[in-house]
Amino acid sequence: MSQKRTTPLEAPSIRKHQCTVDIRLEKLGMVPFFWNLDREILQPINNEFSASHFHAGQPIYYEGEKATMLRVVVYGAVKLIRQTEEGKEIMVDMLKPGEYFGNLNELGDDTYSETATAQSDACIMSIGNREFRSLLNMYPSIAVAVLDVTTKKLNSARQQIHHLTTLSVKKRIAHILKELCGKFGEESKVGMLLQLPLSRKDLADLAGTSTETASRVMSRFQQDGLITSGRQWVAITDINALSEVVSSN
Amino acid sequence: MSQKRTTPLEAPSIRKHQCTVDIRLEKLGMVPFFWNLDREILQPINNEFSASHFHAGQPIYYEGEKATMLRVVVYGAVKLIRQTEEGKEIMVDMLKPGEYFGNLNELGDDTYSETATAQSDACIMSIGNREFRSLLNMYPSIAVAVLDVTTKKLNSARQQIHHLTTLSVKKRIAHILKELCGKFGEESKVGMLLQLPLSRKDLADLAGTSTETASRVMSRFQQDGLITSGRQWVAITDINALSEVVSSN
DNA sequence: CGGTCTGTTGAAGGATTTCAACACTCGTGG
DNA sequence: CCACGAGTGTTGAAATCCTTCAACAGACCG
Repeated sequence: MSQKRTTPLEAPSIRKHQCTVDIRLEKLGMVPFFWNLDREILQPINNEFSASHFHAGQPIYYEGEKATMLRVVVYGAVKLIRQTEEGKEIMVDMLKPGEYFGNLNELGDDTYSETATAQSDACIMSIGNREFRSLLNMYPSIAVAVLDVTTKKLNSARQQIHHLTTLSVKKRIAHILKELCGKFGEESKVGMLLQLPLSRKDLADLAGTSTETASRVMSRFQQDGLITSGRQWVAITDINALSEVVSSN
Repeated sequence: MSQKRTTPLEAPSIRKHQCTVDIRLEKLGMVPFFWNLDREILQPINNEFSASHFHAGQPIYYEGEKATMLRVVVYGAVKLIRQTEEGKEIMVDMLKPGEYFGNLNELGDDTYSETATAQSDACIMSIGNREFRSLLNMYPSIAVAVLDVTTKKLNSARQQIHHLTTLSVKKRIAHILKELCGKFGEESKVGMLLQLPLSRKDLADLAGTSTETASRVMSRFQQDGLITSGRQWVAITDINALSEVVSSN
């Protein structure tokens, strides 16, 4: 039985981050939207965006607000949260650099359907919907790239629905751990460490279950040697065994 | 207590449907992708598509097959089905004219993630992924239109996830009935009749529950006068009451 | 008019939630 | 540097929602 230890996560604000124009340009080129674009095209696009810094825990926008901006994570992690009717907060997604959030559509009466908060210190680039739409019309390759990213998100949302309707909690959590491992996993002494603060509540939200059930499942996984975990952190030690959990009996 | 009656659904094959070139052109212009396009542009686009007819129940493609085509429903209804690991079939979506399905992405090693079958007699237009990608690059406005449709689907998928993780079966079914009413509802003597064959199994699949539970919930709704229903058909008689069910205590 | 598919309902069993109490970790301030 | 307190994680037991199994009833098809 593996005992818990103090968090192995890197303190996110240790890495100093400065959004100079050059770094912004470089980051922008790394965003899937803007792959394959020449620097001469990237430059005017860059000018349309404005960058903002957020401290860990700071809100970026609120659910229900008028949705006027499209945003891209440049640095740090962003958490998307929805409210239930009873006012409980449910985490619905965790974003890492390169991912977009906010509102893509031309502004009408749309409002944000979730609250976004900086999970760690973060740098976010923003552009107005209208301005982004002109970019799309001006550079078809951007429109196609955005479509591809959106289609991928749609497919993964559909898979998640399928899992919610057909798999047990145990299998859903195993699958979510695998996904998070691919997205946030980094090699470390304790196995593939998920480089983000991740509580039992967060996992429970993603799996559509209660904190207690998530805790029980995680305890079991730890007993069986599939993971190592402590307060707000999880490391995967046996990803093949996790896969087996998902596809077993 | 309202008694069941024989189906009030229109037999789908009664309306005779002929896909002449002119009708194809007209239908194509009605697809959200191709709104706002001039007839001169529509003509060459039309030539890239080929139309096929399917009889009710006939499969269009199978889950796992190499995904080479993008398709659009011109006439009729299409049912998308996924398999569970144990081989049970789960209906995941019902499409009506104007909606797209199949694969949007450039063909790589992608396979269809669901099986598509014609729910009624149907006319489907198809285009190869590669050809569709050239259209996107050639006409940016199409790319933007496709992006908008996809974004809407994504938002609705996310809402569905939120419901699956936070609402009871009763509320989920009430919400699904409302959605279907907006999509397939037509005025009739028995109330807003959902113009498609819809079994308890179908509803159960959409709500992520069992046929029996769906049946119990529907019986209750019928008792309470919210719906009228029989074998493979449902009519909503009190949509406000359904809304209240979703948002109540 | 019989057979098959779909829908209904009851009862038992199971998975998950909820309530509750306690343990552990981490940051903060003495 | 240590101790405290708040937040987070764990675990047990009772309650609940839902599934599963089973039997039967009603609707549609030929």
